[in-house]
Amino acid sequence: MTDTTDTTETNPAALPKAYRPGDVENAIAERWLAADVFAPDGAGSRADAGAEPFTIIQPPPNITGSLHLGHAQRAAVEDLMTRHARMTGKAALFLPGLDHASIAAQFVLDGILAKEGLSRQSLGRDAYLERMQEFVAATRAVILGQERRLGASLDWGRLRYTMDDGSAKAVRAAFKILHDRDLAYRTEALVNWCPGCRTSVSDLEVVSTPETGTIWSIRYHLIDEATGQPLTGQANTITVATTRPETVLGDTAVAVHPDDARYRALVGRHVRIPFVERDVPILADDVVDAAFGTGAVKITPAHDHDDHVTGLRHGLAMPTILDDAAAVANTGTKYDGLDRYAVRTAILADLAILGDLAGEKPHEMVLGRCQRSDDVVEPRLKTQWFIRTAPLAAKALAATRERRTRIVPEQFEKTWEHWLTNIRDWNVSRQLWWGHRIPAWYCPDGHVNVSAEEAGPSACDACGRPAAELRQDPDIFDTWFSSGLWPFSTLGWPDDTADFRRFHPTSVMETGYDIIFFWVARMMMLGIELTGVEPFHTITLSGLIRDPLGQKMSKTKGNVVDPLAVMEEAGADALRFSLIHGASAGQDQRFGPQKLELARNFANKLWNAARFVLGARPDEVGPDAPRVAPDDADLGPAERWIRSRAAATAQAVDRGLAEYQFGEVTRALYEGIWSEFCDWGIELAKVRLADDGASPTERSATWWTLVDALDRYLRLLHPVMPFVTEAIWAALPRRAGDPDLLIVAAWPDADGRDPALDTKIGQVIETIVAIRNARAQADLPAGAWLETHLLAPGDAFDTFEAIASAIARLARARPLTLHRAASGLPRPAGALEIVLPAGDIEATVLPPATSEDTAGRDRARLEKELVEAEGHLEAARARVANPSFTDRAPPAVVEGARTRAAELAEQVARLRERLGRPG
RNA sequence: GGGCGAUUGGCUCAGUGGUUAGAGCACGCGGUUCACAUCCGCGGGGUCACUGGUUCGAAUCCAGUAUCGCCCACCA
Repeated sequence: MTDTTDTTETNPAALPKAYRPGDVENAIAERWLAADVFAPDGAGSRADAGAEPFTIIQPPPNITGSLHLGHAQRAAVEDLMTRHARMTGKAALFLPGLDHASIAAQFVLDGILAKEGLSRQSLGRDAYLERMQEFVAATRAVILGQERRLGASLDWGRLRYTMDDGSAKAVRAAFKILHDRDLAYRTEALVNWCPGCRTSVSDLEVVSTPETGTIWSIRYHLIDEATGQPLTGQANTITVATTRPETVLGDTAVAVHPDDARYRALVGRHVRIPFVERDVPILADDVVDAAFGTGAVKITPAHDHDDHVTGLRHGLAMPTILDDAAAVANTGTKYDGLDRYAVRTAILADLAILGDLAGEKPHEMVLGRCQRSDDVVEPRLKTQWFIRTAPLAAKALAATRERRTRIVPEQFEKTWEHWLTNIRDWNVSRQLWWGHRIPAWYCPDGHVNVSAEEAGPSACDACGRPAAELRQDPDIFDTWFSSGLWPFSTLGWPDDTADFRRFHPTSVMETGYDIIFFWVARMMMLGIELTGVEPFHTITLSGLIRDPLGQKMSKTKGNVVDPLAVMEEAGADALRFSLIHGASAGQDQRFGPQKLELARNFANKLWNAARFVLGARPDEVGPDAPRVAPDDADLGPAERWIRSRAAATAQAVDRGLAEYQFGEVTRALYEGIWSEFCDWGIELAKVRLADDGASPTERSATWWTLVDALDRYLRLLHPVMPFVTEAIWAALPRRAGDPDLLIVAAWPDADGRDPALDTKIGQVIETIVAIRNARAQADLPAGAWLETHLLAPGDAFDTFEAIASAIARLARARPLTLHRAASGLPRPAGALEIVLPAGDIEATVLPPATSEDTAGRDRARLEKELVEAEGHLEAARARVANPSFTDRAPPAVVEGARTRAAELAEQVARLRERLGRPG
């Protein structure tokens, strides 16, 4: 390790003056890699073989592109949990991975090929797959580089890919098991066909889009039962309504409701379907809504879900009239070969010529479109593989209902329940090339062989025909099938590996709520069925990142933010902080430059605070002095306060982490580090550090207190902002037993050993703020040192006296005189009068020269304070005078209200007195 | 048609029964003292969407309404 941070170790004060995130982050990234600290069993790991495992499951990014802010958020949150677990001594495993993204990848590659004048079909399967391998080899490097840059502490040695050999083996094994248990079956069914992607897609990949279409009325002519010929004239027709006239060619029946008097006489008769000249029956079926349209429905069993069911019920023929490209085919009409929409237009025109187009009107309808290509999906009859989901879903539901797996936030449990309760079987066959081939082989006699062996079966199980005569299913699996095995396939399943035994079931699965069904539910269903145990204990679902206007980020909208550019500008730490800070469980968040700026400024603030602390080392502490815990006796009230506030922050951070409320974690840290440690802790400490009157041990104690607090804040912040904390920590003196790197240092405890909050410092702060306020309101020069008198009665006096010089400095009060009794407080005419709400504390500030102006402003301020205080007092008195409150509220609350009423009364009395109207 | 979520200062958001509802940004005033102008100090700004209920007490719990957003859903 020969990077720049090493030099700062021997010379703590040498943190560079300017905070440059890029430099810091590059240097630190190298140190982590060199130290091998990311792997739970790496050389630099603190966890031994007996350490409690903590495994986090991240959604492997699609290999097709580069990462966007949503990925960055995923990684930031997951890495936060990983780093925290690591610091608490667990064997933390954050496993990196990539998803081959079958359909998405093909969609992208097809687009690239189209620009070259090529196509999937023109290349052929082998050449196409070769091309795909080249493509993903390039994108792979980009994605992994982005994750590294972000500081994700992924165990790179365990990098996995859904198309690697391990995944392939898991896919085969999983399918074999499911088939053996009758949970995977092959059948002819109506599937969702995307003509653009030339494949079937699952129900989840069909997006319902409302559109205003047209509903046409078409007359079908009744057949003369005697002659077998169609009758002419409108009286001898039945009118059906349809939004898809082209499907006329596939009609095999007309249905009416059995109770519909209008059509009762027609049931059992036949009509002739035009163009195909097919005679089909009119039948009665309950599914028909007599009130809708004409009350008569054309039935196209091969191209409509309802009609398919109706067709099965009545044993109707199911002619398929669309080919893979959704062109009309096999109808024996002149329409064959034409696109479905061209046929629609032609048929409407031809029906009009025949005089059988009875009408048309606009119609609000819902069209299913392909999630990937946006093509209108066609229902089509296909023989494909399905996963029987009901039994799997039942087990997944049982796992969440019995709390073996917890969903955070809970609101998603309802969605989860609803979907898994109403789940339909999962069509896993895809007529694509990029993915795992379905391990099913068919023999000429129709026997189906499913094999987990890479080479397939050696002979047909049923009839013994040799392998050479068997034909493997040309289809591949839905990409989510392999993703669904991710938590355990990455750990070695189906083999009983050491990793699988140690890290499965996993601890936390984190992802965006948008893939709860696609991915999370499938992992649960498959995981429980295949491994016998739910694959994770906790599911945490995050919201989505939106642009500043609240719109979803998408490439087509052009509002996608590249995380690399953001990190270039503000640093990975700032990006991570802003993504986590803005998040609230399960809620979407808008991301804009302001949030990033907040985070960047915070990192800069921390950097400078650290520079101060390092540079403030008193001479009596040598540059290489071993870290010592300051003697409690040498601590002043400010030091005790600093320590207690750091402990309070640790508690708040622990609470936030335990509840997966990561936004609370960053809020606690921001507040604790900036508003408490920097604004008051350091400012109060400065005085004693520079005070020649303080003893060397006192000065040392103050400095070590700052170092301790800073050390604690750095540990607490490390999971959120790993780089800057690591860099600063490297410059701090180590405690005995500390490792070289913060990433493997111990998480700070937040137990009760730290002194409770010193409320007297709270009063000191309030006093300083009140004096500053009065001076600013009176428009006195901010920098002027003004004679100030402070009344601090009772036990507050000692505290005030102990840090009087700090008060003087922070309130620009010089000379500052403390008084124990009100009688001692001088109140010359024109002095600013300050009355604190509690503790009987008062102050007077003597301006250099009183003026009408100054006196008037001060009086106006007091008047305003009086009005406010009187208002509060009235409310407080009404409260404590209410017997139902005093009887029913908890005693502590009642006591607090009484104290408050008394304090307000006191404040009001004093303010009145200052204003010259006592009573 | 079901379900879920949101509605808090100009903007972005915290805050799930207990004193006087907070933060950052923006805004106004003032600051070049040796950590930081990516900063420091002070200030203005909110009937917590609406209505009703529960409660000693409601931004917070319940019911309803409105607006916005999301998810699920095979009526031609």
